[in-house]
Amino acid sequence: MAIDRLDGRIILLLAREPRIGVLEMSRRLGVARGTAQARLDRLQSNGVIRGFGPQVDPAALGYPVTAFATLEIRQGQGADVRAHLATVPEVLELHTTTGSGDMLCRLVARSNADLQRVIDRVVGFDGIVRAATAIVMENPVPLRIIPLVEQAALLEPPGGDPDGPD
Amino acid sequence: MAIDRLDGRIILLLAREPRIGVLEMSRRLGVARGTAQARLDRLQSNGVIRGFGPQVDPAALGYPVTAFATLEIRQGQGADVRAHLATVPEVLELHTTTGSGDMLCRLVARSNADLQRVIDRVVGFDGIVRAATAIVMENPVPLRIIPLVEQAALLEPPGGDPDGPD
DNA sequence: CGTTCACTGGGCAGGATGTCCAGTGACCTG
DNA sequence: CAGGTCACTGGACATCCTGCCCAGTGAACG
Repeated sequence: MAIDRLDGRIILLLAREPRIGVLEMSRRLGVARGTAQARLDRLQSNGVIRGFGPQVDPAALGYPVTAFATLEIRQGQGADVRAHLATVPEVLELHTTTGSGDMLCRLVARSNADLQRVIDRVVGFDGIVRAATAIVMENPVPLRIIPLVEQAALLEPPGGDPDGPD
Repeated sequence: MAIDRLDGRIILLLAREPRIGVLEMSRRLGVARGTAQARLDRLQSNGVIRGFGPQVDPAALGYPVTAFATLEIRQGQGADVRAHLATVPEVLELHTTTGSGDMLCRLVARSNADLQRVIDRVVGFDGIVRAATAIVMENPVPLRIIPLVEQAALLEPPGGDPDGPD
């Protein structure tokens, strides 16, 4: 479950050069190919690395506007609302949060005007009592995981690999 | 900029089987290898596909708690706050939103107790006037892009490739 | 009509992958 | 302390993919 330094270096390497092969990876890490292979397999079956899906930029698809909507849900309507939101392509993400009947969802739209349409579609559903929307203006810290990985790799294990990071 | 059906199918294929090669891809798509190669290159230099970084699960790293914090920032302190938050590994994402001096950030922590530590570290900074935190309980719709890609691929172009999706 | 562009289909050398294997050292356990 | 387990090494092999090149075709456009 916990990752050691070698695992951490593998993840960092993959984050920097995702298309790298196992052989090249083993060379950079200074370990045998089989080791790199095994570690990578383990990281994936562990669920630490969920996959290598393409990271698609909504803006490049024509959806440059991002917003977060806080939704207040009528008691007992949660499941219906979830199902409804799942059908809206512009809903990229949905969380239920503390605060009874509260949800938070990430939306994208083609423009500010289009955002109105998306919001109408999102909140135009019976179980939703109230909605508050915040439009994203800047994204100073894009979704990242590297710092966490580094911390986890240093925190958890005793050793794992002797020499410093590549 | 806009993507056509072939582009859409490429992205869907990559999302389903990220480790697929260009050759196999061209076979599935029913096009020549050079075509698949060229399309993929274009998607990447377009910025539609930003990369293929490993998708790391914070929970599997030992950070199973996710929360969203809304921060109110003192006027003129924005840059300082951004810089401060960027140094906190548990801050996975940061947005500035509408509402003067408002920010929204995504946090992770090792436990609810640990979340307190993280929040303290996050808000323990001068420019932050107020903070409201919502802990994530469920994630009915994990971050996704496929539905948007499908919509974009069908919306934008006339044609792009004759036969239906694989 | 000529040019440009995207796509096809083919070929080639170099390199990577998947898959074995035997040997070694660390660690745990009876 | 002996035996077993486990992770890692270093090497081997056939197969497959990659990057790169090329000639030819068909459609769109000026």
